[in-house]
Amino acid sequence: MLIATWNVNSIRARVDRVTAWLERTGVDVLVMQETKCKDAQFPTMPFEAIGYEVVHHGLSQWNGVAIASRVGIADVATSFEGVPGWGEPAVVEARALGATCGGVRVWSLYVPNGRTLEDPHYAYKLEWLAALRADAAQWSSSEVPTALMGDWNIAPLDTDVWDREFFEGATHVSVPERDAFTAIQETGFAEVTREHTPSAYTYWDYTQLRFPKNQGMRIDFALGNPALQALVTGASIDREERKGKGASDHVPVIVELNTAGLSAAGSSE
DNA sequence: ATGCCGCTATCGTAGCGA
Repeated sequence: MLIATWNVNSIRARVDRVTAWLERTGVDVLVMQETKCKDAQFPTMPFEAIGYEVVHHGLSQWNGVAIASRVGIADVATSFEGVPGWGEPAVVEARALGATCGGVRVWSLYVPNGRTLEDPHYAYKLEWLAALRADAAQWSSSEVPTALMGDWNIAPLDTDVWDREFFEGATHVSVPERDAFTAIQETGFAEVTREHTPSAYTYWDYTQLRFPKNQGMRIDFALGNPALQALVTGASIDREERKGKGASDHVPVIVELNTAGLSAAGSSE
């Protein structure tokens, strides 16, 4: 079974490209971020036409998360326990969507950007990650293979950005953000893509010829609990999807699972 | 080659992204 994560940067602008990619790659479960639409605006039909069910959680033109699956979708959750809201009054944004697909629990996560180290959005980002850590600690020991996938907006290593000096004093590389990412892994969730793709970016800014110059960042990851880790046979980053007209600024990150021995333990029945 | 910002809402311009 193939599961993947992709920040699509507007599903309405990208739906043809995304569905063509699903057909071409045969990915079974795709979790998406930044759909940038409300539920009623999500283009469900193109997915259904190629055999995928879709669940979407979107409240406005910002954020928005979705899951497309051709192996079933059950037990959908539109947030995790303790997640903080944003704004005054605080409102929980559409940044998390969980579902069980083919016996695997998947989460589509869009971690807050943070904007700048001084911005209230940065504190929000750290609170959001701390809340996720508390939930991850509960999920880690589950026998259900569980994957936390998405746009983490954190570059864990200096080599995950094209120029560490360029990012000095910026978000994504700060110690508190990296510590928050590490803290989630300390619950037992391990990042499962890096060992298969040791040096690769998942994002390139649209400006400044960043892609042709390969000046990117690695900020999209898949974390798995021990039950999921036992199934991983490979991973890849589809750099080709950054090419051409109409590309998102992020590319898909794919995880290959051996689910042949997976029983009904992960199903909702 | 991979090519000089793109998406949203809205209709000139602003917010957001990283």
